[in-house]
Amino acid sequence: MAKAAPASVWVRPEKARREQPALGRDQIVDAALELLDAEGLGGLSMRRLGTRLNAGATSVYWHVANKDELLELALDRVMAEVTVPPPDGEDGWRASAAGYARSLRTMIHRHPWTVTLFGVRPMLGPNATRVMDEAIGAFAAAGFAGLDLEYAWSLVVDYVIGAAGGEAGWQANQAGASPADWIGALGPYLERVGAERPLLASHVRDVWANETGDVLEGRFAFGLACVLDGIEARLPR
Amino acid sequence: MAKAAPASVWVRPEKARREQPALGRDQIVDAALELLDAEGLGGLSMRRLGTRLNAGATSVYWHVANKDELLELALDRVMAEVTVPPPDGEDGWRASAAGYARSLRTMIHRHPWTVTLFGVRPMLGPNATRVMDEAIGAFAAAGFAGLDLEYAWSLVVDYVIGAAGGEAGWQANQAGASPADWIGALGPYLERVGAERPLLASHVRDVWANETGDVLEGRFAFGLACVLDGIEARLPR
DNA sequence: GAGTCAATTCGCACACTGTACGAGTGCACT
DNA sequence: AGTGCACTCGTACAGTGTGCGAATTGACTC
Repeated sequence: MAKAAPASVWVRPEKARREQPALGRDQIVDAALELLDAEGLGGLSMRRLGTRLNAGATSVYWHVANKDELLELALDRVMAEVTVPPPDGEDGWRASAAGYARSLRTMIHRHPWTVTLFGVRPMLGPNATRVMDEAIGAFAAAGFAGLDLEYAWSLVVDYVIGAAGGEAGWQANQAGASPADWIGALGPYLERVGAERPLLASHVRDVWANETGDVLEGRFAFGLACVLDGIEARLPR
Repeated sequence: MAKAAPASVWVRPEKARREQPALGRDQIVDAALELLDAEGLGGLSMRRLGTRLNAGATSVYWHVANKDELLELALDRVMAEVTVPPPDGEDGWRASAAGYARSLRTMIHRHPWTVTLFGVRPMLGPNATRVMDEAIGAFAAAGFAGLDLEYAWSLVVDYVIGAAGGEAGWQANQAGASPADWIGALGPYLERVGAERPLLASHVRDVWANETGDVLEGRFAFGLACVLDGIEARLPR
């Protein structure tokens, strides 16, 4: 089965000097992120990652146990982009929470593939824990503690993940097709559905058919304001 | 390459009467749902689905174009479980929206695999459109219209998907391990992290370490109340 | 210099995936 | 009896994650 030994030294390629010093977790995660950001979760395969690193397909497995583990590393890496403004002053908590929410949202927009990964396993990396610590600090500054803090904090996180996840998932998988495009392409089917569901049909015509980035912004601003109002009304004391 | 023809009639099995009447979209989606509910997204492969139906591996492809299309069908099927109580009376919209939210949440709990699918492509099936129509009706009954209706409605949906998705994703992939178990298993690592992040550490000790179903309920009730309060404060007029 | 050892890389193999294609089957109709 | 349609399924192909064992390295000791 083995190939015949090379007939002469000249046949065999030269000693294959290692110009890349080695493989390391950081470079691996770097390359994985490039693939993920460019083509989404489906674009990352261990083989493609290997060739991208000028490495053999399975070389990565020395530095990383699993693909899952690699994704965990990538996820924590992008969590570094999330910031929580420190809560200064009286109502500082609200600006802090809002900044946190917006920062998390734009991070999800930058890396839509994260959506599928959130919540699937606990996020334990240094960046994730840093973000959690800071966020908890913001709500603690508002006066929350214990269960109430948990409730308030996770309300914000859940909403942001839901909202940004929807936005990101959409634009990631449809790759440039706007809702308006969809509605155009669906044509007759929507016509038929709309006949039975006039409310839905008119909503589609009024809102979705000319949805722009502004609508996304308005929607998130509205939602975030509602959420923060609700929390504010439940501040302790 | 082809097998030699059977030497005699007796060798060949009898005429293979078709005891199952045929394959149909409904049975296919039924079987797919069983696999999905039992083992999650990873548990559904076309081959396993085929054998489950006493059918060849690729027979499904006559009734369904893609695996994606199959998932779309499955997703719409479970959307049938979601109900929107009709908005009666003065403040009927609030009960209606709350019922919708709770119904959507329990459906996600029953079918955790849906979480990954939401928002990836537009949901156009009959059940999805029915739910949307009814939900829009509830918010319209509250007095909302146009963009405001869109904002209010999607706030509720986004929150529910975020919250229930987190709950479901967790318990689906960890299969029985509670957060407390995790914390126990992580032991020394958490010790080290906690040393640098005392706030986070105390929160973990106080809340997550003895998280029960009650906490999940309380959290969702809190979040939903905040969301609905926020919307109520922005009712038109 | 020669020899040894651990760290690192990588080729091969295995089981499994989605699905294109074409040959086959049975039923209803002419 | 023949023709065509609705349907099924075996085979094949490219691709996946990853276990395993052999090969290559660079740094160290004698």
